[in-house]
Amino acid sequence: MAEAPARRQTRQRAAVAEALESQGEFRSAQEIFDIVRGRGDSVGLTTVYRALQAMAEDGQVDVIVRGDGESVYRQCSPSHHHHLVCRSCRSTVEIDAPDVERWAVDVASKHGFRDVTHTVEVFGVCARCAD
Amino acid sequence: MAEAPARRQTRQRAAVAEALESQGEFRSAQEIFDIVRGRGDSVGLTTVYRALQAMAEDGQVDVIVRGDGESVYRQCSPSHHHHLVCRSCRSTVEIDAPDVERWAVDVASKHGFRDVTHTVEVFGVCARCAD
DNA sequence: TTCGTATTGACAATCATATTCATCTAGTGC
DNA sequence: GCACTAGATGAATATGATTGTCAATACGAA
Repeated sequence: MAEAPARRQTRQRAAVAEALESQGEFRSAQEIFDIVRGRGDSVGLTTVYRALQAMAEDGQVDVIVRGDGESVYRQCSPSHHHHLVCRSCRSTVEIDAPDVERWAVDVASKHGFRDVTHTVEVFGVCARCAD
Repeated sequence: MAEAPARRQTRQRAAVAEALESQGEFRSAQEIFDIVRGRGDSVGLTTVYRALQAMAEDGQVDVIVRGDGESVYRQCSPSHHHHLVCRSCRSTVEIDAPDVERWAVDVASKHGFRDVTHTVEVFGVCARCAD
């Protein structure tokens, strides 16, 4: 049904991808922009936004929309999973929840809903930050 | 530990509350503003934002941050629950998920996280919109 | 190498929400 | 009823993230 989007490989996209890889946690577009700039690469802010969106569409990175409306990105394993995120230091644990997946589909179809998606994020304070 | 925030009852807050009540589904601040205005009440947009935030803080309304970063509000039952929302018409079903609650706390504490909160929203297309 | 098209990036525009600040008013005490 | 004061209002302005514009550029197929 869909055709190949045909993404071209460019210096800028590579720089954004590297910046994401170097960070273990969720980062905002602005932060990625700063990281790329800090490495000496010259990439426009607009381009960073577009690259991140493209990567998110392609499933190469995960996105979380924070409570304040800012989107944050992170390089993740390709399989479907959710996140346990520290509110303080942002360290992130990928979590698997097959039961929750099943529950989401079940409860949705029970109410006649199709084409189901879901968002599940768990926030807390990690052991290190709790001290 | 916390003291009474001492919210005053005003014409404007009442208007916002009524507008929310009249709508069954999630509405944005702008939409609430338009509804209130449409009823002939004169309320500033800033006030609508502040009223909605206050009501959300007090637990009188539920908030969902949509993918595009816009916050939407809805009058809900006071107990903790989640939502099954139609992507097309926005009709909403409140859903209970004790298992998911438990899972969230479990998985978090297993990784040493404390003070756990979570977001769980399920989206789909309702039976009526699927036709 | 050539060419068509995707990509880039500086800048302006948009959009939701926050802040400011002068004015107003709900609720309290008299 | 009346004055008083902290919370509430709202018009205007600011902010901050994200998107749109469009001419210049560069990837990659031929």
